[in-house]
Amino acid sequence: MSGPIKQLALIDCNNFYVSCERVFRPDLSKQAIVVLSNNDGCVVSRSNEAKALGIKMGQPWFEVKNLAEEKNILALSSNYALYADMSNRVMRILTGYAPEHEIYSIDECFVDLTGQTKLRELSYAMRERVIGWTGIPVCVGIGPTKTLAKLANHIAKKHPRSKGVFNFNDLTTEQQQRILSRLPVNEVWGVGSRITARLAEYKIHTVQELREFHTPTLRKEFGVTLEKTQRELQGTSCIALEDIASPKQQIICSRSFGKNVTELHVLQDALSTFVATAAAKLRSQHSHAAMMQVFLMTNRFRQDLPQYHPSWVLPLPRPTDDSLELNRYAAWMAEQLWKPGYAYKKAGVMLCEITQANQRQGDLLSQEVETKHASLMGALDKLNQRYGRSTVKVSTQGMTGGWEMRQERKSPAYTTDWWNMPVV
DNA sequence: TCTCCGATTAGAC
DNA sequence: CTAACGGTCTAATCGGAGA
Repeated sequence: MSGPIKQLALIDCNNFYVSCERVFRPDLSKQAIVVLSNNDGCVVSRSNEAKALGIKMGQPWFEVKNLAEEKNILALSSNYALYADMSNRVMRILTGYAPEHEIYSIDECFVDLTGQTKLRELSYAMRERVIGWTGIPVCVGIGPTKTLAKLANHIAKKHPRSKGVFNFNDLTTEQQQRILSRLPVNEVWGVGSRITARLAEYKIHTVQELREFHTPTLRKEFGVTLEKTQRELQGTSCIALEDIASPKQQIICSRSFGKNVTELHVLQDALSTFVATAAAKLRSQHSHAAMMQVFLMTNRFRQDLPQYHPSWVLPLPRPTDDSLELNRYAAWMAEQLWKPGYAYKKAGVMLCEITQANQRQGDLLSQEVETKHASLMGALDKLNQRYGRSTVKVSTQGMTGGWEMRQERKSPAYTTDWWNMPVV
């Protein structure tokens, strides 16, 4: 059953959001840059120069701001339309290398290269092709399992001598042990800060120590997930390559507001925008939701202000994907939840109990109405896809304003907005 | 005592 | 124009309610 050792590659883009920005601003290639999360809240991508200056991943922008000005670090608001577009270009290239692949995230892709000849040359060629055709630098890590491929990628990124490619399968047992003994255990996929702290109590600090730890104890104290991780580190595949993306089990759209919201109708306006986005996602995967939740939040970092984090879960009379119907429920829930005297900082909508549209039982009486709604929503999605989301909106969506997120440092939509194309 | 289910935890990016 | 800390998603596990 066990054939030749798997050659599973993980290709990961370097500092992805920053690299996307640089593609259209080559003059920034040496400049320290960070990209901020929504609402210009936290640092979510850093150039190597910014890392060297001590900027931490996830750090709140207001904490970094002074240092950034002092050291001339350029901060940009995130431009997701640009990143999604660049991601598609990169993924199209990578998935062309093998039918067995998994797009794991916006900047990572697993590709099964088992059976391909001249792996080393192939890996370098892949890397060169992505850089040449898209301008995005990537590193290639290869291993027998996903977890080891990830680790190999980490090594490729960190060690300049690897020139961006590292194959764990090329190591002897002794070399494997030596290299894993030097890697801290928190570099392992699935081992975050909490587990790292608890592992330290068992004197597990390095990847090698986790790899050779007594399995039954590990299982008992840390659960199945970490046991699987251990097996993966030992070379036994426990996490399958997921070729086809499974439909979402829940769809959330939430946002922090640029300024505090105190009025119910502003809240409802924001929520109708979230509903529109969530329902469009639902329809794009041909699903219906049978449950919707709305939640409101005050600013949890302002302990000097009164706190209130209500939410309402509404079972729907029947599964639906209709923005208008969902929007009525959301507005009603907001009304139930809203109380005066609070400064709301964030709100959101969650769709759950999701089923595929085709396996939903039809209701003869309402079939005609349903068909009408379906074609209306279909037309709406097509227009918004072609001419930009929010070409066609639902009822009061976006009428009041006053809640939009802060994005004071956004670059132009180079690839997706014709009018912002730089003149060559 | 068992089972179910919602809430919580942990992690990824 | 002013305080200021992101958004989505999954799986596993916990713990209380009800059978």
